[in-house]
Amino acid sequence: MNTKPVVLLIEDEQQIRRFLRASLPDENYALIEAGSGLEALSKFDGNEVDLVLVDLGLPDIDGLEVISQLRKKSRVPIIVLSARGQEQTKIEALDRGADDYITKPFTIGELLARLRAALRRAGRASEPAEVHTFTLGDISVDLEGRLVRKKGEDVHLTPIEFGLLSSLLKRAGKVVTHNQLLKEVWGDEYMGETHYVRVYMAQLRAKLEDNPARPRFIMTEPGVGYRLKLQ
Amino acid sequence: MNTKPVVLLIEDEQQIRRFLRASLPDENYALIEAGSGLEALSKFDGNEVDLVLVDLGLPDIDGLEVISQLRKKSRVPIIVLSARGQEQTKIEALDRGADDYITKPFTIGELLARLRAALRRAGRASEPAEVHTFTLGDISVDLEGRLVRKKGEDVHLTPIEFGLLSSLLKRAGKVVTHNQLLKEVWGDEYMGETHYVRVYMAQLRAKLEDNPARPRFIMTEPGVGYRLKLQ
DNA sequence: GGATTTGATCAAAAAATGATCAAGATGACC
DNA sequence: GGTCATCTTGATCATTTTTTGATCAAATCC
Repeated sequence: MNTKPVVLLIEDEQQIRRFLRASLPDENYALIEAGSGLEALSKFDGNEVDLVLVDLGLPDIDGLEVISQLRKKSRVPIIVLSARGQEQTKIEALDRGADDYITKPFTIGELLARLRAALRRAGRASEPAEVHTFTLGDISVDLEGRLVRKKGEDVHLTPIEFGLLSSLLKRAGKVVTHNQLLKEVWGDEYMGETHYVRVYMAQLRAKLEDNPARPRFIMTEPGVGYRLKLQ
Repeated sequence: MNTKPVVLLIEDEQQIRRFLRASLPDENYALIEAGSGLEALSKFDGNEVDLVLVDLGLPDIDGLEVISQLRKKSRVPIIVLSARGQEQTKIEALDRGADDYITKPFTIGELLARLRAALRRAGRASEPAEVHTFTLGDISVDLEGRLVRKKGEDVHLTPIEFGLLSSLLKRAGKVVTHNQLLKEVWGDEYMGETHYVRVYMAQLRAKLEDNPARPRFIMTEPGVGYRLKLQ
């Protein structure tokens, strides 16, 4: 990516294609265009694409399906172009692995900001993480060594329990939704199985909290997910 | 926009045109006039317009239609000039993407305040990429982490309360109609259930305002909706 | 100025979501 | 093939959130 970043645009509306064709090259991006999902998948394979821009309303296969297909083979940043009011589809796109979305109509400035942010994230993502140990009150967690202690004593966690704890830790302080947890710990195909998360959160609390019924660390956000509270 | 902001006025009443022609240039705005909707659309394409002022009662195509057409290609700030009693039309204009409205007759001071507010919002909106945190007086909101604090203390919001707050926040400073809120937070099929919005705005105010009876942030726009006031 | 609409607030009822327990299923390992 | 820890699943009860209706206040309309 020393040269211009290559953007694959998947869009059937001519108006938007003309708009980007006119503006992106000036901003130092190379543009590849695809008018349909199938064309996009084949062009993706044939080029070194750095970022994908995909419209959700495509003629042949669904834009959502394109995202799923791309995610099967690549971690390329994907930004969704959505029309106003497509809230549900937009969320589904993010669940399938899109990185960001932008609502039409948009200005070139906005788009450029998103492109920069996504490329920056992608660049960073390849670097190894730095911090491996965390402390929460009397609990300490070593992510790399998979070691958890409470009041100095080793606590044994099962793989799923440990997975949940690390997902929460990686976003400590922020809410992590049920589906994010399911995706990261169980895999994409488990999304919707909220009950699993509950059962294991109860187990985690039983092992880590002094009083599981009044948790100090693992907080539930009803209707949304869980949050690891920083003390 | 380093030079004067360019305002496109779409208005058939000579009186108002004369009034603005006389006052806006003194206030450091450049004025382009259009007497009909079609004329406006063509002048918009031919100029670098920074803001649109549109009257709803036009001779040829409807002012509402002009708004829809403009929104298809641009996010330029649009302020509606509405006559007293055109409540329904005014709301429809906001639903179609207008940013604000001002009721005739108005003073030049009122109009200038709206112009400044709209242009300020537009300037901010161009780089919303990774701004997930906002500050309103002693309240801070992290949209990504779903974290709300007031005077440093965590405030717990339910999913609907949080949804309402983010809808307001995303359009901070501009009116959001009841139906826009219902659509975004509850879904299309809830449009018309204004009572829901009221109940939850009361709850939000109870949680966020020092004195819910005299709100500083969550302002009511009677007959229209709500507006998050920037301090 | 009285009637009607619109908005705020409260609280009860209904619905959705979450916690917990425990029985069975699974699968790795000896 | 049996044992063990772990995971899946179902049932039940608790909690939180949402919906709904009632009531009062304020603004707006004849």
